[in-house]
Amino acid sequence: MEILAENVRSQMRKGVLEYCILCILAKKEAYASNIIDELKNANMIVVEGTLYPLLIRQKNQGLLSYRWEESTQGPPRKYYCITQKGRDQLAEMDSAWQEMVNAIEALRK
Amino acid sequence: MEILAENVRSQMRKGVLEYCILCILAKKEAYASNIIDELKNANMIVVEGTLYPLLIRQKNQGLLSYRWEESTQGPPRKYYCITQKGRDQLAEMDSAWQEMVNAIEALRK
DNA sequence: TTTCGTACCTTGTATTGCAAAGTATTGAAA
DNA sequence: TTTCAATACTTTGCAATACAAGGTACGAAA
Repeated sequence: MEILAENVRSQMRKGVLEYCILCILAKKEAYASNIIDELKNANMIVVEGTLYPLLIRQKNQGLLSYRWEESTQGPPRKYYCITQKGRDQLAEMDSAWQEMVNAIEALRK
Repeated sequence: MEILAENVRSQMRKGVLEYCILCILAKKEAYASNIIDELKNANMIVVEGTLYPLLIRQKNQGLLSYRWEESTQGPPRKYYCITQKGRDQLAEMDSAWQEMVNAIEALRK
């Protein structure tokens, strides 16, 4: 992938990543590496330096909570799960996303 | 619309506005007010201070060109139109956008 | 001349995603 | 025991974005 094209994708991702994280955690709790893998599967690659501050931000907003869990291998993991407030926000984002998809479709036709 | 919801939408727009502008100019040339009106119709509100720097940036990248046209009322208008390079970029963005729509759909199901 | 409406442009700010580097814990190899 | 690699979490500095707010320029009407 050329640099230009990658930049286009990177810019488009802005603001959508929060939505993606809530989508993932709405299905089941997960820790950072799980989330990165899920995003990778969906071709929405992010790196740790992007994800961690985002998780912290969403936790501070009350959208997520977390618990520590020991790992059989390596240090303990911070498992995040979505709160009720997070689910409310997710519903809001569903609607915002759908609106944007419709808007683009209207412009593109 | 509450402030929070508006902020969600604003963040999601990041990186998509360039795409919208190319979509609009791919159909016909237009000057800033035309473009703002079209975006407003699609519920993708932007203000002048957002649009002008964006048009200038895209022009400097060779994606757009413009010509001056006298107006019967008020100062002359800068009519922008898309270049071949702009159409190439638009195709790139179509693909990037579709990828993102698919990615979200995969995460959301 | 002054005022109003239209159009274009610039500056400063908050927020975002990212690269890069750092800290900490664990278990296994030397 | 000590060292090392793997895993996980965190922080810092940077470039890019959208926006609010203000400024400049032109022409027509009062």
